[in-house]
Amino acid sequence: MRIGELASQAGVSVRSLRYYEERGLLSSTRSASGQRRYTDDEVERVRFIQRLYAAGLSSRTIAELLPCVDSPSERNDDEGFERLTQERERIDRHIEELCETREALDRLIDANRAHRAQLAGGSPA
Amino acid sequence: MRIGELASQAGVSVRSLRYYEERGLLSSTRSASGQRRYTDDEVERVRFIQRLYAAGLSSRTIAELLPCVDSPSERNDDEGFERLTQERERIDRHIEELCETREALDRLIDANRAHRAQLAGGSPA
DNA sequence: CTAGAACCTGACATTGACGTCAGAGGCAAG
DNA sequence: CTTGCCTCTGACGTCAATGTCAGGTTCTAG
Repeated sequence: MRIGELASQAGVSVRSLRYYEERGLLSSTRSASGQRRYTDDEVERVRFIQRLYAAGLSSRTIAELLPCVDSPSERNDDEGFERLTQERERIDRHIEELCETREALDRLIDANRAHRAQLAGGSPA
Repeated sequence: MRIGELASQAGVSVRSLRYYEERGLLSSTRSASGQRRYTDDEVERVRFIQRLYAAGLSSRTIAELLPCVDSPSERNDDEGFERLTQERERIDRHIEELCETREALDRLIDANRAHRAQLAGGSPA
């Protein structure tokens, strides 16, 4: 499949795919004329990359742990494995923090709702 | 308290505090000579702003919902309240996604650990 | 009074993941 | 063979939060 097809299937821009390749996150074979060709598997790979971006990882970090994804057995890639566990912990802490923030917002929402209800009740219609 | 003091208490840079003021997230009184003065309350406010930044809100969005924080009763600020609930939902979805990503990483970690254990067992010492 | 720290404004620099444009070539349909 | 869409490389633009620097004022300690 060509780059436009992969882009639409994975839901990213063509620009992003070229950027991923530049950053070493994605590889492609080239046709005789130099156009990138991808296998169906790459769709999932791109979605996974997107997922990692959404979790706050940088392209550099993603590049470091992808070998661990591609060949968990090849050689025991200590660097990648370290990164993998580090990022797992980071995400864990981030979730914790987000939950606290969500609670703070919930309290604010409740407080505001109470005041609004009061106003509505105080001067109806 | 002056800006340097607030910065160190809240754990942010002086530059950031000036930026927050510029963006309407923080206000200050000025001394006769024009230096910013803050009350103790501002420490908590700055920490809360940081929390919102960490949750992925932009300064613009934060500015839109802060009125709702400052005066939940004043006038029923529909704009701010809307923003508040929107961001609450966004954070909720983000947490969901992060949890899924964490699970994906856990599976990867397990797979890698298994392979590493195998290697260790297969050729010991 | 004076040195040095802290403050002021204003402006330019940075970083990352892209968007966008230019100029050129590739490919399927008519 | 042409039309039109897709692709290529390379380069510059963007945006947001913040770093950093310059040139000047203010405050504090001795």
